[in-house]
Amino acid sequence: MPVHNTEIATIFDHVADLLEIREANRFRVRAYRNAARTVRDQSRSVADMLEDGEDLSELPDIGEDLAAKIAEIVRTGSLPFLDEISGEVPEAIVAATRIPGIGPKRARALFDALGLGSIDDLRKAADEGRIVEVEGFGPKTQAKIRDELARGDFAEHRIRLDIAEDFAEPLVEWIRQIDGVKKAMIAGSYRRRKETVGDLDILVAGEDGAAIIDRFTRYDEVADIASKGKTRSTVTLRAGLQVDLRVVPEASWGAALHYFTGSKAHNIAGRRRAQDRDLKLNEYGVFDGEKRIAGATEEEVYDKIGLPWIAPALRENRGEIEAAEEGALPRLVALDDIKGDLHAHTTASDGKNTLREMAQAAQERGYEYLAISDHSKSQRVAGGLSEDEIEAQIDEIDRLNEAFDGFRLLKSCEVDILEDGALDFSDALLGKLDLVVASVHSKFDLAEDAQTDRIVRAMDNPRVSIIGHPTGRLVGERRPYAVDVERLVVAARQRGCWLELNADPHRLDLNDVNCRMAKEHEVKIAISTDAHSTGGLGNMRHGIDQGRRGWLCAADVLNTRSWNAVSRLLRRG
DNA sequence: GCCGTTTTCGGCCCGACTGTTTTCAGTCG
Repeated sequence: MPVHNTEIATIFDHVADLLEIREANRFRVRAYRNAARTVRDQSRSVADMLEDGEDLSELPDIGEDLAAKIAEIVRTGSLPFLDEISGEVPEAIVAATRIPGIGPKRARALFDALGLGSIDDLRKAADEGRIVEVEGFGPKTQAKIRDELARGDFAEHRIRLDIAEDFAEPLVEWIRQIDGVKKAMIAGSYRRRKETVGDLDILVAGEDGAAIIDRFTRYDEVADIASKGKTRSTVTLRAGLQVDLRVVPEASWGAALHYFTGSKAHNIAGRRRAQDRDLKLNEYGVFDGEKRIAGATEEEVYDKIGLPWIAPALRENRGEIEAAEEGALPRLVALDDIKGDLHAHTTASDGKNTLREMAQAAQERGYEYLAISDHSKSQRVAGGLSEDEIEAQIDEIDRLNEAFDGFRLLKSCEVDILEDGALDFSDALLGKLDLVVASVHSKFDLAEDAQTDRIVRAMDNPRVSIIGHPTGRLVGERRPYAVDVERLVVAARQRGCWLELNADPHRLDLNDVNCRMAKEHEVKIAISTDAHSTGGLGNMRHGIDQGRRGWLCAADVLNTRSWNAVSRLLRRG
């Protein structure tokens, strides 16, 4: 059973949690967290890297010790060191640190002082008013613990970016109207266009922070005010979304935007660079001693630490700083580069609009082409088409195309990959299409080898152009089916087949890390909306956001090309 | 536990806010 990067990272994070509670050296704790991050962010499986004889200690933040521990995990599936220390710290203390405002020190203090053994014990202690008896704890903390435990679920919940937009955009517009607000912008993972956000980080330029924050906390949808100071405030909206507001003087706008956009790892790397240059970087600017030498714009902040401006989508400390240093930052793909959409449905299967309506909507977007890829016959619940119905659709597309000027509908289908890797339509029919998208819609529970073999077998069919939503995951709802994405990428490269980045914000499949892996293997990506309505074509921007996070340039994306160029790339041996 | 053209020890990002305290530790981002 291959050990996945995420399993190794989870073990290291767990070690860090436990060490922190045991009050181990905080830099040692950080080392485990950094290592977890490094492993999680690798586009390749570190188990495979080990097998290939690579030296893991060459990875950032992985030294001799942690490389050996990774090898141990890969070999045995577990880490004895974790078992050793987990025996000494009750899991309940780790769980208690997830209560906002309770960290490792205070959780440990509570459990020790009151002799607690479980979260239930903690709940009882809070209900019975025993928390206040512990030194350093008062009535507010006790009430907070009671409230949080009563609500039950204090696991981190992130919401999809497109949903966050519905709350964020009206809120930031409203903030811009507040007296004294000169600029307002949403930073954080929202600005980095991560597929989900845990909270909203809003930055404001203005002088009278206290007044602005006071007004902010009286926004209509604010349900709870967690903190409220002169420069920052944290509230929770009725919808459960946490919002952090930060107010800075205009002269610090760029430095604050940089700081508040993150990621944390990118910021830390930037501050180290500042230190190396005997400068200090914080949210107010870049400082040489007491003197601020930059801060108004992000460009000048980066310039003072010896770097060109870096696009927010790349700020994850996944090599963007090194790339910037070498002048090798990618010119990321943009929405304007897109010339067409290679995956869409109509009323013929489970779409909401007709061929003609979809074609018109695509033309209004300025596209040169739109591929109609309705479902195949096995997809009964999604109104999959029979071979005869596809034949009829081919004729109708031919007729419609005669009337178009500078635009064409492409004959396609989203053919099901059956359990054994065979396709749901005959080769003869598939041969009549301009392109074929092949997707998995059933048997998600196959073992990894079987699932991967299945998809590779589908790629063996030279009529298959693109694998649709290659991992089947639904953001926040359904984990990817067990599949070795690297094997898919390599197989696609060998066969001249390409992979989809499904732009539907529920899917965003491939994810950012996998997109980057595909790019590194020179496998082109089709950013496709899988639109089931004319409005669905508008999801292209979400795919672009995700592709940018995966370092994709226009050249890495199939549908930044005219149809002639795309069709040449789709032609297989 | 990691890291290094100030290397094999002594550093390790920086600041705001809260609750509990009387000057600050803990937590958070």
